[in-house]
Amino acid sequence: MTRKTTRERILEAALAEFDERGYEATTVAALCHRAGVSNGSFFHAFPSKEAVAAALFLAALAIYHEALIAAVPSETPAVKGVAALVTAHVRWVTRNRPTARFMFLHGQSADASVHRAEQAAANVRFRQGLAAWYEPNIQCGALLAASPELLVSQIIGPAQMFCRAWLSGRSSERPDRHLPTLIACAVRSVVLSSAEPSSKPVRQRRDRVLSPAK
Amino acid sequence: MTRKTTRERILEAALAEFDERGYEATTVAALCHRAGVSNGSFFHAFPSKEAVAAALFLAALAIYHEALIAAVPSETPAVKGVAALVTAHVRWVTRNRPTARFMFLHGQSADASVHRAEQAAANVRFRQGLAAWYEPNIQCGALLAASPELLVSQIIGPAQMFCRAWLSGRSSERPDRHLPTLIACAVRSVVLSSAEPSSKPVRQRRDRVLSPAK
DNA sequence: TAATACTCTAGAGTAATACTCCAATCAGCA
DNA sequence: TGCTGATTGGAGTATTACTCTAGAGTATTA
Repeated sequence: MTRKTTRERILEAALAEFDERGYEATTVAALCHRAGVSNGSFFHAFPSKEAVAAALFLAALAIYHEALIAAVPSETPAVKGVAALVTAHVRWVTRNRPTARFMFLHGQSADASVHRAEQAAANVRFRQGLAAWYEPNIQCGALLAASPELLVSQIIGPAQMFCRAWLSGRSSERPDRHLPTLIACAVRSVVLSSAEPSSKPVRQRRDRVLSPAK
Repeated sequence: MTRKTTRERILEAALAEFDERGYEATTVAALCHRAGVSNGSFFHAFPSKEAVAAALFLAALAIYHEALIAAVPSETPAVKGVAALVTAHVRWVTRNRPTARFMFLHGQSADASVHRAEQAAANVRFRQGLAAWYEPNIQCGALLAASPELLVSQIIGPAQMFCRAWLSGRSSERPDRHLPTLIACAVRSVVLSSAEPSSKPVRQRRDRVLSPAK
């Protein structure tokens, strides 16, 4: 009967309930019922309802980050990398709709102190994971020399915004339909070389563009 | 003493409390106390705590939309328009931090049925307001021919994502510092013409481009 | 001015619900 | 078997969004 651990069953139930009714509207009682777990067990496994949301959020974030990092191995050229990142984002969102909904729509609001530290750590790991790809490309002049924050925003910002509209139900246009456009725009936005079929690493000095080579 | 109406005082107090503690964490009692209003008055002015959030959200959205629409009068050329939109977004966010925080971070989560209809209407108005600018530019080939949703995502998506990081406290980099980069990227992303110094707005008639002239 | 109709204010009361507490049960181990 | 710590169950508590009813303005008509 108990194939999965209590924590897992609660997390599973929580994802479904949060997705259907929203965080606030779901009661702990409903969570317990759906997970087939008693009140006592619930509060033994998690200190609070919010902690469930936080755990769910961090787990989702980790998987999402991993998917993006995996899309750009360190040797990937600029154009291919940008395309891969945009594709990975859109793919992940469309294939994990409930999780993405929770993460991008409800996730931000339920940010207690628990979250913060771990989320910050996750973000650092994420940027470090991407650094192996973008740093060489920035240094050879193929990619826009901007701070990691800004670079990531430029690459997946539009896809992110478009996906958000779809996730929230505001728009019914599936993001993956527009993947080619999203990729083309992202490439134009941050890939610099005027003509770079097979990116030849050009020695270039970074000029006065912030980010003092962290 | 009571210069402002009860509703206004409640909305004001709500913005501050939501910004400091978050939607859930703020109690109606705290709201009443801060607004100097009794419980009875509160529920006379609003049917529920959520309705306060919804009203706040819609008001903020209207002001934000207006700021963006005002940035691009119908004759504005493509490059200038894109720059103006990005600038308007960043300006509005940095100058209305609490409101922006609520709107972009907490706003989505508290979406009941009330919201939905009005928000959809607001979005339609927004797109129509922008149409006067982008339609001519698309037709004369200066702007990427994408759906309004996609176009808007491309233009302010990166700025949006970057601002979100700042609003949530994840990043401490002020978005307005990076305005030039944000603008340059957005322009490269959606402005097509190979060389268009001072775009001549070409007389054109709207044909089959949605929006049946409401 | 007086009566009336209506809106707004007030705060005690109610129902729902996140969370607590402790006794009962189970799993592993001597 | 008996012991120990982890897990479970569910009744109990405190908080809180919301209701209800009565009273205080306020404008309108006679």
